[in-house]
Amino acid sequence: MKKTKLQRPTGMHDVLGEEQEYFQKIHDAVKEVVNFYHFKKIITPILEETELFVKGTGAFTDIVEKEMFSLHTKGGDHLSLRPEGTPGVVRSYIEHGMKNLPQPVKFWYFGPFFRYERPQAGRYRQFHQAGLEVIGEKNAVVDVQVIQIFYSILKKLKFKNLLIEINSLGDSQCRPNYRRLLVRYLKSRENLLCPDCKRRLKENPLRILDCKEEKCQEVVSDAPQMVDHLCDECKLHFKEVLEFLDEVGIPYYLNPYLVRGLDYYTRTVFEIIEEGENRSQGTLIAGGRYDNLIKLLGGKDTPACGGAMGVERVINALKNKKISLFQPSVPEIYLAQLGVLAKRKSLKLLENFRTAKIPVSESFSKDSLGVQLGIASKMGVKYALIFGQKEALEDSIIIRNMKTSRQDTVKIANVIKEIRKRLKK
RNA sequence: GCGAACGUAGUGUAGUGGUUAGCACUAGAACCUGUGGAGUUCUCAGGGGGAGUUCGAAUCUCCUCGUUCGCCCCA
Repeated sequence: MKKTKLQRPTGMHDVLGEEQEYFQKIHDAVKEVVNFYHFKKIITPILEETELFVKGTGAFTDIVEKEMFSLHTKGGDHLSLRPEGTPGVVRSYIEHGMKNLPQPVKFWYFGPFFRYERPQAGRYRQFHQAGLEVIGEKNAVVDVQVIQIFYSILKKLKFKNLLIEINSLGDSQCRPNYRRLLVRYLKSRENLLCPDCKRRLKENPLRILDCKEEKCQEVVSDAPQMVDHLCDECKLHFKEVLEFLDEVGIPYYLNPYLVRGLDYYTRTVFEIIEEGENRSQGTLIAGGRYDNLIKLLGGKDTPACGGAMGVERVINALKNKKISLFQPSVPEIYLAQLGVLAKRKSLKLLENFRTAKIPVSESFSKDSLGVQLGIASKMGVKYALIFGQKEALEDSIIIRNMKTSRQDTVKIANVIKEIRKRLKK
């Protein structure tokens, strides 16, 4: 009787082979750009108190309401796998009294996140985000810098047609007013809305703004817009954001219907997508300002701004575009050994190559020279080193040019030098 | 949470209600223990799992699990 096969949990993936390369590439691109701007890397726990997300991300967001992996410990603590990064970073900021550091404090992170939802294109239960948080600065430059950094990262990854959508959601002053206004308007046309939006009208009226249904869009097109109802301060802030964006030459599209699903956003919200791509899967990066969150989580009233990149989404996009970020590194040297003595000495020799930073392949587990050369040939190396019983005794080694079949015997002490010389050509 | 399609070796696939379920590539083993992508031979699926229909199922039905895609929502 066969046992049920052990397999990975729904929506979770092993990162193997090519996928690894992409991960590495993205990580490196993020790291390089972000280092320039003096962001410090932060690693926060993957588990946090559930309450952190309930308060931070928002008790009424779908994420918290139905998408968290939660557990309680033997000691009775109620913990959840982090569904997003910002609350953890903010918690850390507060817990370590980072308000006493020079402000703003700038962090970046790269790691796994978890959301219990149905997997589909670009959505997994365990996924990775690369994120930025700038805490302690209210100036609009920061908003733009965050966008600029993400933009640069995607450029670095050779993305071409990027579209930045931006909007302002106002603050705790003006948003509630706007919301009332909007609800009043929508209520008057409720019967024109799709069933989903009828539900949203009660739960999350702002979301109706980005409904894809045609009839809803018609209703929305005459609806009051947030940008027209910002308070003076928010209006000024948003104006500055747009001015700065113009200044750095980043193309953007002011989308008055852009709303985000997390409760803590205030003022600036943005998304970076690939033009022409399906919107829902196409959001590569999203973020915004969250001026109320630090206080909400028990810190001082501190403005902050951040965003996060969906690593898997970026990878998918790269794959679709067939952007080649790396050429497979072809090993140039292969070490073939024959006989016990030679094999023993080969181990040491290989180390010499490693310290000399010359990549060398081998198959020490194979004993037949024919097989080894075959492998070498298959790998497409330029030179094979043939190290047999005779050579081991004489402290020499054969350098074989795989193309011309020319073989030179050199002293083993000189082999690295000889190889270097040949590789230069 | 809702909907659709799919699930045969490591990978990609073929096939019919019924004797040994094929093929390609890959991988491993053996032969040859000093010179080229090799060859030959061999090995690896009991058909995602479970139940049912049937004399008999991988092929039909149901359940379950999973994958993929869509809705919701989000990175």
